Amino acid sequence: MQIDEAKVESPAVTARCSGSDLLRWAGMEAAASELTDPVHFATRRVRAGASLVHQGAVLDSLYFVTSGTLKVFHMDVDGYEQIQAFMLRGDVLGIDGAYEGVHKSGAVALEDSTVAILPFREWVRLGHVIPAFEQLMLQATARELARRGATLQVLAAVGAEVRVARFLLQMARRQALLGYSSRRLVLRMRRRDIASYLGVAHETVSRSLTALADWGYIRVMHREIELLDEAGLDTFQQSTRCPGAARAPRLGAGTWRRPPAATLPLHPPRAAAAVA
Amino acid sequence: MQIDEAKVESPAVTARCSGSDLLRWAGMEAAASELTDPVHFATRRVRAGASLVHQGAVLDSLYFVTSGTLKVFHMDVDGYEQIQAFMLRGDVLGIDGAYEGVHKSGAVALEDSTVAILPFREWVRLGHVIPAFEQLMLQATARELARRGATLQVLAAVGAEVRVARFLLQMARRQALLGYSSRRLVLRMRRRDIASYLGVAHETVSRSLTALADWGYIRVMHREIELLDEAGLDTFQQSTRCPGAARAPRLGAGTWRRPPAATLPLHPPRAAAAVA
DNA sequence: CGCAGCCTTGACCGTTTTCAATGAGGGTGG
DNA sequence: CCACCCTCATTGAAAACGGTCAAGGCTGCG
Repeated sequence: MQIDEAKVESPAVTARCSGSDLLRWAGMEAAASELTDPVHFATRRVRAGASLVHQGAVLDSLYFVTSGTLKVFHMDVDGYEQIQAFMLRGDVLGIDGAYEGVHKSGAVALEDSTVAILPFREWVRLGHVIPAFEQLMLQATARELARRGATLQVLAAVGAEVRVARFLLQMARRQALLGYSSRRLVLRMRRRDIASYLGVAHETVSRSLTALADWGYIRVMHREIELLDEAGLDTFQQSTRCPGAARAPRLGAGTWRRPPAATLPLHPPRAAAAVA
Repeated sequence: MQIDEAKVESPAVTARCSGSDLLRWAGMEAAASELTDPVHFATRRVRAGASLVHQGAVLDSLYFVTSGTLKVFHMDVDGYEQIQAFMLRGDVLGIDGAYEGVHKSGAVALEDSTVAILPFREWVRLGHVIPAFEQLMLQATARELARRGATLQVLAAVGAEVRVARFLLQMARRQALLGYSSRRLVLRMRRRDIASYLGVAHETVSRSLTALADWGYIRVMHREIELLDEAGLDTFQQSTRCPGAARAPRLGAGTWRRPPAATLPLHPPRAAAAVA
C-alpha cells in the first residue's frame, strides 16, 4: 500500500496504474492476479479547483479516483449548484451518465487529485475478458447506489445538527475504510458545499458545527474536525427524525437534544447555546 | 405493446416472460432478437401492500418490474420508514444490495404488481453470453443512478410547494415515457409516502397540493391529479431554491410565488390561500 | 352500520432561512 | 515584505416556513 495523497509521480507526467492497483484501491485485493497486473490505465491529475467532468459533456470515459477528493454536483438552470456526492479513492465517477451517454453531473476536485481513466467501451469489453474487472464495476456501481441511499437518509433527518452529525460520521467512516484515522478528519470542502449536500443554509452548517462542539461531541479547527466522542455522536445521530410519519421517541417538545450532558463542561441542551 | 396493468395472466399462475419482453419494457426494443426471444424468466405477482423484498434479506435475485408500482424504502433503527424511490415498469430493483450481498432497502407493492425474477448469478452469466442483457443491466443501473440524482434535486428545493411540483412533474414524465398520459396521473401511494419521499410532513404535502391547485396548476381528485398547466408548473418548479449558495433571482422578499396569476380565477400569491 | 385509515384544514410554536456585519485566511502584486 | 482584495467562516437578529398537535370529513371495508 503506502500511497501518499498526490505528491508522487514527479518523474513521468503521464503516470499509469495497473488493473491490480485499481482492485486494491477498491478493496478487492483478493481479485488481483497476474491477469490484472499487466493491464494498465492512463491517469490524469486534477488540480484543486479544476474540473474533471463537465455536466452535459459526452461520456466516453469513467473515472476511478486513485487519490484526492472530488465533489459531484448538478447545476440547475438557475445556476444553483447542488452537491450530490463527494468522491474518495476507490470511487468510480460518471456511471450515472451511461444511461444517456451524457454526463448528468459535473465533477470538480476539492484538492489535488488523481484519477484513472476508464475508456467506457473498452472498459466494458475488458470486463468480459477479465471477470475481476466486471466485478469491480458491479461493486462500484452497487456501492454508489447504496451510498445514494445513505445520502437520502442524511437528508431525511429533521434537525440540522443531526444532518451534520450524520455527514461527519459518514465521512469519518469512509476515511477509516481507506485506512485513515476516523477520529480526526479534514474536510476538503467548503462549508457551502457541505450545506448544499445537506440541504441547509451554510450558516446553519456553521452553527450546527459549533453546537456539536459545544455538546462536546467534536472539536472544530478550521476545516479539521476531531471526533471527541464518536459513540455519543452516533447515538445522537440515530435519534431525532420527524418529517412525514415520524415514530421517533422524540423527547419532550422543547427539552430534548444532548442526553449525555453529564461530564461535559460546556453549554446544556439547547437554549443556552443560542444565548451564549 | 399493449400491456394492461395487472389483470392478464388469468390462466397460469406462474407466468413467464421472455428476454425480449424485458428489453421492450425497458425501452430497448431494438436490442430484442431471436437470441433474447427464447430466454424466459419466472415472474412473481405482488399484491397491493405485499412485500417483495425485505430489508436485510440475502440478495439472490434482482427484480425487473413488468407492471404496477412499488415503493423502495429504508427502515431506520427507530422504525421510521424513509421512502427512497418509486419503481415503475422497466425499473430494476435490488441492485444497491449487490455490494454487500444483502438488500439495503425493502420494497412493497403499492398496487397489484408483477416482477420478473432475475437470479443474480445467472443473470450476470447471461450478460456474458447475450450482450443485450448486459446492456440492459448497465442501462437500468445508470438510469437508477441518474434517478437518484433527480431525487436529490427534489429534496434540494426549499419550498414545500416546489418539492411537490417537482415530484408531480417527475412522475408525470415517467408515466409519459411508459406511454401513458402525462396530463392525468394517478398517485398510487399515500400522502404519507410522498411526504417521506419529499422529506416533509404529510400535512405539508396536502397543503402544497391544495396550494398548487389554487394557483391553477393542477386539479386534485382523491389520488388522481390532473396537470392543468404543465408548462406553468414547470416554470414554477424551476425557480425557488435557496439553501446554501442560492444565486436564484428569487423575486422580492414577500411578493413572489406564482407569477402567472393573471388569467387564473383563484387565490393570489400566498397569504390568501392561508386565509381561505 | 360502524370502524379504521387517509386526507384536509386550522393554529401555535420552533427551527431555519435570510439579511447583515465582522473577522480570519490565502493569494497576488506592488 | 507588506498592503490589499477576495472568499470563506462565524455570529447575531428578525421573519417565515414548516412541523407538531388536534379535529373533522371522507372513503372503503368488514
